[in-house]
Amino acid sequence: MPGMTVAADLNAGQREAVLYLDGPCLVLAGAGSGKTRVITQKMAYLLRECGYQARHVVALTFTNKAAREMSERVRALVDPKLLRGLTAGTFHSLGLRFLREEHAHAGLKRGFSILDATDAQALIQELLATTDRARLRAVQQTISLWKNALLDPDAAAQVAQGPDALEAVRIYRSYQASLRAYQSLDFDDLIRLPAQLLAADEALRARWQARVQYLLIDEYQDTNACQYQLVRLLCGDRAMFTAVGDDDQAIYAWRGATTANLVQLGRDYPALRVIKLEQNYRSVQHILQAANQVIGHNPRAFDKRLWSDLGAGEPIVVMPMDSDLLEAESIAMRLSAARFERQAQWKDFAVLYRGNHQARVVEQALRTLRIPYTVSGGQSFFDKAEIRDVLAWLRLIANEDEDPAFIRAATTPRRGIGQGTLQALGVQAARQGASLFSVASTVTEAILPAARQRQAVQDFVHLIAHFRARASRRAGAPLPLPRVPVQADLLSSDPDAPDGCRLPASGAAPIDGQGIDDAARVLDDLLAAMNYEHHLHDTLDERQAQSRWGNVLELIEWLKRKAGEDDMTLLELVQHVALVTLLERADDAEPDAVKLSTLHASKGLEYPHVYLIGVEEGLLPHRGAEDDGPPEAVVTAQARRIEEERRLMYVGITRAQRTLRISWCRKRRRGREDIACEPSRFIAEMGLPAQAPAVSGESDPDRTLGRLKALLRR
DNA sequence: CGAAGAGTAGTTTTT
DNA sequence: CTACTCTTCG
Repeated sequence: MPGMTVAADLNAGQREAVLYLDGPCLVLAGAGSGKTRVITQKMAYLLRECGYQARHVVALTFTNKAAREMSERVRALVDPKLLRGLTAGTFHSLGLRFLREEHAHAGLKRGFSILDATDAQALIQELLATTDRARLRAVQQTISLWKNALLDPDAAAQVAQGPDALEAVRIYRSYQASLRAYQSLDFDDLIRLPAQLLAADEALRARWQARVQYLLIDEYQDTNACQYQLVRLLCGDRAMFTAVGDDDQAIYAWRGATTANLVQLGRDYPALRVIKLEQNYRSVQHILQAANQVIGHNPRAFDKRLWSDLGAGEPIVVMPMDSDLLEAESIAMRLSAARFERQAQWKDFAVLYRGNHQARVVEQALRTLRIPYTVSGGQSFFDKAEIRDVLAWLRLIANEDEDPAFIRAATTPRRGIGQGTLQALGVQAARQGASLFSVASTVTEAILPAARQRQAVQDFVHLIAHFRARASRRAGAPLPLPRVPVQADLLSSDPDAPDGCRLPASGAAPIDGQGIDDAARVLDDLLAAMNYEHHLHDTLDERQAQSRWGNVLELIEWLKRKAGEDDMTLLELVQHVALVTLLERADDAEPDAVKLSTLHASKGLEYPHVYLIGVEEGLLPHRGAEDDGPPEAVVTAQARRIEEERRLMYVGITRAQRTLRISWCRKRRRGREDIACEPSRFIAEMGLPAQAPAVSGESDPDRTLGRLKALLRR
């Protein structure tokens, strides 16, 4: 019986969190205390027993993967019929959905684009006219932080101090102007803009508040000012929401997130009910003890003490290593041995580290021993050059004003359009205040004297126009339907848009079915017209060309599947792709492989056996730049950074269910030379009893090396 | 215009 | 050590 299963096997705190519906609710859920369970059970409770319709329930997460997991778990609990129209997605995807429907309010055309971090960086680089990588990153980050703090360029100018900050303001201004000209948004805009529009427009707010009747927010400690505003505006005075978070796991301050939002929630909603979950169902006591010890060194707004009844477990092992190379080799061997000894599977093991680059050495060692592994948090599938090449074409088709896409698509593969041509087009575009594409489509002899260049440009424009016509037949062109209040809904994949902006039921049907086939055909023809496979074989050796072409085909297959599944148009698809990371496709096959992951990417996951590597001063905690920021703020800023690093350590420790091995290196190769390292202060903070001498010789470098070499010879 | 070569800089975490 | 950028040559 439905009524029996909800909350049946929950502990007291979890049950209270699920059943509490009298007002706003904050669940402080320690690591491994079942927070996802609370959220999914609460969704089930709302839908099955409280009469909430799915389209009125919105659940927000920070990653696509978390959103997917949430949907899956709810699907297992609730009759699919009751789930139609449910929103379970990231903040960014909700923002995108909002803007798709309300684009007119934002002064955007329907086919606006989204620039990912790489595109945005390229744009800023152009505006900054520098090759200084560090400066570039600094400016991009500064602008992003301003945006997330809801500061426009004028407001930023008020707070900016020093020449660097003033220059950043200048860049911010022209960056925004460029985005507007390209009819493009960056990631931050996807949240900032909806928040701004909702704050400014009462009717809009009322409409969305009627739509969002219950809001659930996961990882609440990672919200920034912007996201908090959005939450407040969506909830309104009714304040029906549940926020779940853990201030000890806040590791995104560098992205503008602030745990102050946890405290602020109590001030903004005095009726807030706070529920703590302190029983851990994940880890043995040795591990929890160490975690509690470490995090105890941080000042905390909410004191929690995790406990578990899973038994003491094995002690944590701390291993000094002579170098990062030996560390990797030792772990590879240790993994082989442990898998055998414990009769475990590869996927029961994870190697966690602070920075992506640390994965390289480990990968090498695992490959040598033929240990299967997967890396998460590294370069995204969508960051690969070949993928970006193809997507540039799609983006240009969706939004011809997006100059970055124009530049990339026009020049790859090579089709006679080079620097000179682009520059001439660019000069003219700047003069007219028009996009490159619009200049290109009306190109004259005055702009491009050489007939060959003109021809190349015209050919390209025709190609794009051809595909645009085909792709937008369903996407944008008026259908023979009665006008509907909000046109964007023709594009919506949500069959249960709120009343008032929904298609007449009779109107939605005709485009079904047909769309699948068309999107697929357009994609195939586009790929052929690009001549991309030929281009790959031309510029690369056979091996690389094969592998890249494989990636392209995978992308195309994925797009086709997506177009079919969600009945999306090509244009929607292209927008959607900008938000999807490699996490989304990691589920295709869950192979039996060791997991390599950054600490950040490991949040929310758990493994029976965890290796936490590179636990050294300078790496974890990572050495921060002591010389930036106003002097008087440095001391506190520095302390905050250490606290965040400590939470990162805490997150790492609490990923482990049964065993945890921590290692640090006496020296580490960095660039061209070795640098000496010391163990992280966090190791001492764990308060472990003196270590027994290491077993089976893996701390003895000579023996380790000898064994490895013996293995390699075979 | 584009491809091949030499030189140079780079390492935090991500939606 | 590698990946990318800038330069030079065809």
